[in-house]
Amino acid sequence: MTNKRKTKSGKDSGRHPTILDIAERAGVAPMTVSRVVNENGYVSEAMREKVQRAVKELNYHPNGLARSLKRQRTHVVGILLPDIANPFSAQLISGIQEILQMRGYASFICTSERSLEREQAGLSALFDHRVDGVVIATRETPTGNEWLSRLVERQLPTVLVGREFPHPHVDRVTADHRKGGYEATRYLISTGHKRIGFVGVSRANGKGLRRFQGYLAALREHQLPVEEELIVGPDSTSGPGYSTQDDGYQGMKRLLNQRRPPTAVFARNDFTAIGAMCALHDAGLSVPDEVSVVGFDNVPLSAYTSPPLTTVDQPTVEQGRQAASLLLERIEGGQTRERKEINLSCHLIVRQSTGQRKAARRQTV
Amino acid sequence: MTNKRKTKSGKDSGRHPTILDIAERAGVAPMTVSRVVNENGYVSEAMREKVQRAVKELNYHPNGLARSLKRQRTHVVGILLPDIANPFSAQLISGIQEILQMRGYASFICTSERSLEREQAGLSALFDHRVDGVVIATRETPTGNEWLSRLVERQLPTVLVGREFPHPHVDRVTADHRKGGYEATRYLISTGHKRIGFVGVSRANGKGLRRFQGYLAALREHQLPVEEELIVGPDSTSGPGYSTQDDGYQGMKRLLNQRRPPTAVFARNDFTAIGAMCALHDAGLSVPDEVSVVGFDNVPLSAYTSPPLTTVDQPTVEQGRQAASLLLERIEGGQTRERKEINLSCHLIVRQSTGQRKAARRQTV
DNA sequence: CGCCTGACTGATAACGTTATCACACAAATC
DNA sequence: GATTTGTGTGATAACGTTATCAGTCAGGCG
Repeated sequence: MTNKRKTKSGKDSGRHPTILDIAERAGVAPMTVSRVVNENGYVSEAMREKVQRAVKELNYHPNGLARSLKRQRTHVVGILLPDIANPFSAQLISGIQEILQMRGYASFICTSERSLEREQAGLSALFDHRVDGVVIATRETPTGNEWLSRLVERQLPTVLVGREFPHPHVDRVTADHRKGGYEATRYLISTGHKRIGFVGVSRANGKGLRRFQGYLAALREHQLPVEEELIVGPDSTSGPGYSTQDDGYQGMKRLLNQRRPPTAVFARNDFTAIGAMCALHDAGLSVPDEVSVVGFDNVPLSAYTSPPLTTVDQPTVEQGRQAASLLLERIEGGQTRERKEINLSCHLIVRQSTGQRKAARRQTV
Repeated sequence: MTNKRKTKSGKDSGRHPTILDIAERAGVAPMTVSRVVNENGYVSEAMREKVQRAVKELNYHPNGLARSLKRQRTHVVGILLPDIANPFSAQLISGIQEILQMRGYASFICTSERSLEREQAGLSALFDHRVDGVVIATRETPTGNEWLSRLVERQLPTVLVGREFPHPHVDRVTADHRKGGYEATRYLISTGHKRIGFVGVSRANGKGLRRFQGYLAALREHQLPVEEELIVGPDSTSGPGYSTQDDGYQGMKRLLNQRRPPTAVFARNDFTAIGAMCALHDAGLSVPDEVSVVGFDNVPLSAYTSPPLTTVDQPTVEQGRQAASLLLERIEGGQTRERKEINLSCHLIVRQSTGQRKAARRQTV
């Protein structure tokens, strides 16, 4: 009784106290403690107070592992992303967590870092820890899809972001990149450009890139030739990944070295666009007077480049919100529901990196 | 026997198979399955094969919850970050995961999104799920520290990044921001600048910002006055947060509106610097001819701005690696070890946003 | 008075693993 | 032949919860 900080057991600050420790200290049954902690079932006021005091005194935190094991629900959802450095990822997470938090779910984020191996390891970790569902936003790959099948077969609620996988139990949220790419390209055409380059796509993954398809469609529709030499991207092996400032810079350099460089370029994303603008700057060419540049994604920074970047806005946070909502529907409502697909629209934001095509620059170089 | 896909039990693709299902199908005891799955203890070749076949056939994945509960180890570490949009966060994660992955640990990332409430919720979630340890990289706050105390008292292995908390069981990794700030400022002084602004610090949190202290120290050391009006930052209430492009833009505007604007500015971070450059550009001022700008962090993008940004490099990935290593030492070696503090050095990267101070611009407005 | 209902409490048995002990058998050792 | 050693296998009891069932005790009702 003389020592206030230590209990008689003497291991006060040692291992975690369990529900039994609380029960003992409060002089009640473990079940009663459980009821108080979870606020369900009948508990008399007197008991409740005794228990709550003990909880405070021992600084008790319920063991989530045991709870989840027993309840067969973790109240955790997994988020699988290609990469965390990307503002896209950040905004998506933000949207997802906004919804999850309201509904009492935590999230477990894994990144594939562009490696299939790590993607699988991540997915496996999520699965092993029995998350209640997953949001997957990595790029599509054959092996990835195979893995996905197995998860889905296990009835794991799944929502995909920006990726296709037709299965009655898998929802999908995406933005209409194709239309966005189309609009951007059409805008360049409408301002007089006829030679429009695309920076940031490699031969290998152009097929799966919807914004690129939009670019192609716009050219075709306006009877402009698709010239292979105007399409430049990272040199193969960088995997199913993104495209960065550096790819933009290198790509633009290559375009400028050609006999007839383009008067406008559509960059795969804003970072690629920034790299391209940097290359133009280094080459002494003015944006937009001599070359117009369009990006994609409308990252926060794009409004602050010089000149501010014309780009395509993609409602990323909203995609996150929608994905989370759909996932919770599946988790709490069961897998019986019809598959849903949400396609949000992108829209062009015209800033100052694009302009009317001027008289061709002196071809005499 | 006619139906190949469904087992006789008929609930093949239903709930998760357990170790008992495998044991039954392979005709062995659960314990033997456990031994095969975990590759420990003696198991004969024949048994091993039977079990492995059953594992494949039923697509068995051990339940991580049960395993962690029993083993009293989750092999998961928590990472608490202020924000995910930041390249700093991304690089830190990358470094942490590089090490963790090698050692067979997964990670659980939480973000505080600059809200104390969410920071605590995140920490709580990590704690409840009994992560084996945490890396904390959020900004220091009094309430945060109080929470931290409780975790540490519970013997949770903890490593802090860039944040102070003197406790014998808590390691710390950081970069020498103060020195970095000092070097950057000294460099500006050495190129002839005498009125050097600081963008991105609010009166409230300047105290805790080491790079800012470095700035102050350099001024003092060179007998330059610290002028309050040259120090601008986000207007208070934005919390214990960062500073963004927008703060940089607004801050720079305010500096330019003064009677005697600075000839050089040191921005709290690269994004702030980019915002500041944008404001200068809008005002028709040339960087670096009329105003020099220095950033901090050396984010990948900083090499691609126009002009490329002079900045201070902070070895972020390495901080992640070190933090992870220290944490694993604590997790696997116990809490007895001496507290370690690792202080990595920053260094100035001179690009093209800074230059010799030119003759004062025409004072005649 | 007997019976029911509602408020409250506790014992018991899971959830899916694995540590530990116990046993069985063969080969090697004394 | 008895003991040890090494290899292989299984039964049992946890890990920390909570769902479920089985009470107990008032008080209200017929």
